[in-house]
Amino acid sequence: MSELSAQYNPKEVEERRYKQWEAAGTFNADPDPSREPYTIVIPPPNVTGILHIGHALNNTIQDILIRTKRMQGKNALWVPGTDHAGIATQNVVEKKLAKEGKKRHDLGREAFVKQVWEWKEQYGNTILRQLRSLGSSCDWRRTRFTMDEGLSHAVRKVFVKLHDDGLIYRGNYIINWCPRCQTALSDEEAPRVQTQGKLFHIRYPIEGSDAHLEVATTRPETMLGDSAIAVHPEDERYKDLIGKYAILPLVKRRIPIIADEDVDREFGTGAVKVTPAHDPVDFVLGRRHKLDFYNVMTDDAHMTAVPAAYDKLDRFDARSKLIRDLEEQGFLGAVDEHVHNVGHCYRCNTVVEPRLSLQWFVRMKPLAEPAIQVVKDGKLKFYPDRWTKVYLNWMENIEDWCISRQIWWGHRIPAWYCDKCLNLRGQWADPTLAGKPTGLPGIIVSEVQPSNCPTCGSGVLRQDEDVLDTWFSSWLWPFSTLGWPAKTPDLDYFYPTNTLVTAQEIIFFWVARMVMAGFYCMKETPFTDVYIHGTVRDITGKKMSKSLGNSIDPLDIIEKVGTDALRYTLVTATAIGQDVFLSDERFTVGRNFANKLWNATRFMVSQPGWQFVKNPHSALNRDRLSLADRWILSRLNKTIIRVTCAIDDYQFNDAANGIYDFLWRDFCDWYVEIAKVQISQEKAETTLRVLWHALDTALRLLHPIMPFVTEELWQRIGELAGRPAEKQTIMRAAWPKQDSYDDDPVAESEMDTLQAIVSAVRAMRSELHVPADSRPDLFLATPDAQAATAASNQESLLRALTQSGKVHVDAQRPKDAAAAVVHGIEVLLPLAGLVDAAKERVRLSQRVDQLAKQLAGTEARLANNEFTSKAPPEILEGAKAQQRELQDALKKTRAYLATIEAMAK
RNA sequence: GGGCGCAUAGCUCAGUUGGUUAGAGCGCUGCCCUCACAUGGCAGAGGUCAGAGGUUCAAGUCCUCUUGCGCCCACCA
Repeated sequence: MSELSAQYNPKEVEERRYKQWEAAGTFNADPDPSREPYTIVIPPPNVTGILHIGHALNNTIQDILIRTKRMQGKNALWVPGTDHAGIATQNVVEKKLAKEGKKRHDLGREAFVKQVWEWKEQYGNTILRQLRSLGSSCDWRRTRFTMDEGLSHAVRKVFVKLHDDGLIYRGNYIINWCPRCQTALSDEEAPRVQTQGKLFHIRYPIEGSDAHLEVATTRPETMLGDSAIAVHPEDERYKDLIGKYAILPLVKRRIPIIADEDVDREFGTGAVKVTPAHDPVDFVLGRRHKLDFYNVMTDDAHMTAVPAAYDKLDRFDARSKLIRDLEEQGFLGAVDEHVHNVGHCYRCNTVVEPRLSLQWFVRMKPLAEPAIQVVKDGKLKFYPDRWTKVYLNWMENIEDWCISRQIWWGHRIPAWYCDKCLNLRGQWADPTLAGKPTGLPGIIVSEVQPSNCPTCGSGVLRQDEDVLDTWFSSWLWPFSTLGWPAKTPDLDYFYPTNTLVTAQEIIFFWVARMVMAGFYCMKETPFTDVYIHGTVRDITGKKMSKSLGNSIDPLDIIEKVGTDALRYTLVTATAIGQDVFLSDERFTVGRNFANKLWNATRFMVSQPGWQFVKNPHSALNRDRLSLADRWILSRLNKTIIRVTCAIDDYQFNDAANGIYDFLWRDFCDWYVEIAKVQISQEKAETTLRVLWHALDTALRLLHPIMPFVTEELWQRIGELAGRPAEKQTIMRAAWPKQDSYDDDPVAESEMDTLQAIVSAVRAMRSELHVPADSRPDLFLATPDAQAATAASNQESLLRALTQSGKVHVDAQRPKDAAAAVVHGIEVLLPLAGLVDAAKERVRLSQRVDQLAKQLAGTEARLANNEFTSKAPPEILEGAKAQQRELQDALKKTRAYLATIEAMAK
């Protein structure tokens, strides 16, 4: 084993180990009634995706859970896959076409979709490869894609079921329209962004008078589609005008002045222009007051059906020109700066246009009911809990979901039209049709293509041109990936899944909708726990994103420091639900940790004498254990508990810290150093056993967080133990169990004293500049016989750890010595020739001051009757013990100070 | 307009139910290349826990308010 290099090389190990795992089928899980399942479905990354730091965090957490549960004996399944990401993917391919000077319409639908599939085959697996380099232990045999035949079938099935249940309808509504993507968007897909705009005041002349009515608008271009002006019915300023008509400037259309209670008297002028085809509020007004609907924009947001001067102008050019014209003609009033929230396309960031169009919707209220109840019943829990409120708030105020998209890449809506029958029904464009259920003659909704119109028998049917919102397939993911709608053994065994790990951004898009679909299709929650991790931000607090150029590329980090280091650092940075702030440098902590482990193992395996140790993994002979042996086992036991509980509670940072503290502080800093001494003292066999056991256990505890280095090292030490080859993967090793037999408070307390003595001596040597190569004798004095015995038992250890000559316990005290008092034990280093008395005097007097101050504090508390009468006994006892100890330490330290001062005279 | 989160060492952050002297990493200072590791070891400096009030024997931790940052939701055109 001496061939191990002094520095860990993660790259070689990680690539090799991952291949071995995957080839051996270690990630795979199949139904097994004898074992309990544990299931996670991956939030499917977009096929267009490349691994970013958010994926890295998200998937590291999932992998930690899966690996832990797998080691704990659960049948752990992690289902991977990708999302077809309708708009995003279409945009990518359209951009590619644009470089060739082509548009999708040049190709036609079929050829275009074919191109997208080709693109998907070529690039769509990039993200999955990258997830592998992250160490993700997914069952790759089960990789699914939202447009797989199986999942597409699930989509059609749900659509038809919703339709048959009266939960899907088609109608004319104002929806969010992205003029660039040229498609409808759901409300969630058009987030509002605070924008600095202008509020334009425009004067509308009143018919038959010289007066005018002033309205305020942020989108003056829509005035070309105005069909009324609305005021509040009780607004004194305008009461007389209600029922009269205004003349729409520039267009010269005669529009009524109407009264409606929804008008806010406080805002603007208190009079509002009504544009039913271009604003959701106005749309409602328009229907309520039976106004005309003027659609004045094309689908790419150019003006249409307007006076020639504005025809074909882009909406923003039209705005500028309108303002100029209004001003010239005296219709423009004040122009105020105005901050408002404007919807933007979540795919291309274009300002969305509220647009009246014919779309498909899902009625959400009925679906939301069980999804609300399950959370209120505590059967579905959010971690951290605060997201419960966010979820419920959205769920309880849910709006219908616009699911049709005017793009080509996606699941085509399984609805067919018989134009013959439809023509009898009139035009869909009639806004009064809005909200009417489908199921009208001439509309056939079906899982499979119908051959004839059931009403008239016509064989001429055309399928709806639109595709479904991407999330219409994602919301089925927890069961569609397991085979639904077929009743598969997988579905029966692995559903419902256990934990969903995701980011807050998609609680509404995805999490909430999955719960609804879970109940609708499976009558059961799709998962019981939702862990919401934080958003990864840079050190200035900005969200990391490619467009901001502030992102840390996880692949870059893997290249530089390795996957384990990346994972370790990500996890330590993520306190439950807190946002994660990262800088490049932080990853060196993870790298150093892996390297530390590597070297601790290197030390261990390089010890001679393993040939005498049979079965190091067999039970330890406890009679032979030294103080340090018992101590490290006790510490290990505590660490097992801490790490296990932390992972159970989704406190991954605490799990990481717990194992780090054990391995670095307890194991490397103390136990390994002590082991060197013990080995030299013919206690080699027991020491090697304890070393082996502690490291073996700790590696297993660390494995979910740092899978590669732990596998590598675990196998190395496994060779020492002659571990059977078939057990040679830590992935399937048993998760460490706590053993109360290892709890040893006596050893922990004695070790604590020993450590305090060692640190005190080192501190004295350091502060008093005792030369490194000198080995003065060490004197320990204590009135406590037990402590004295304990100290003498550790004589050789103390000598080695403190670089002392001889160690004298309760022997004659040296006349002139540097002194410290720890746990009631006087720790003395003779001054003769070594120590500068003046320095020691300063040091001691500082120490006296410090002790006196602490004592004063403790005594003040004890002098307080309220404290002594009300504090619980253990706290009171603690304070008293502290008082005694401080008094003792102070007395002894003062005595030495006096000695030194006497010497100085 | 509602709701949420954050504010602790120079920096980035832990601190789970209130309880002895508030921790870690990085950075900084001093000493050490000691035969696992300088990606390391030992020792050390550094904090009125954002501010004000309150509850309590006891508050970083609970309550109220204030300030500053960040986020989410909502049809003020």
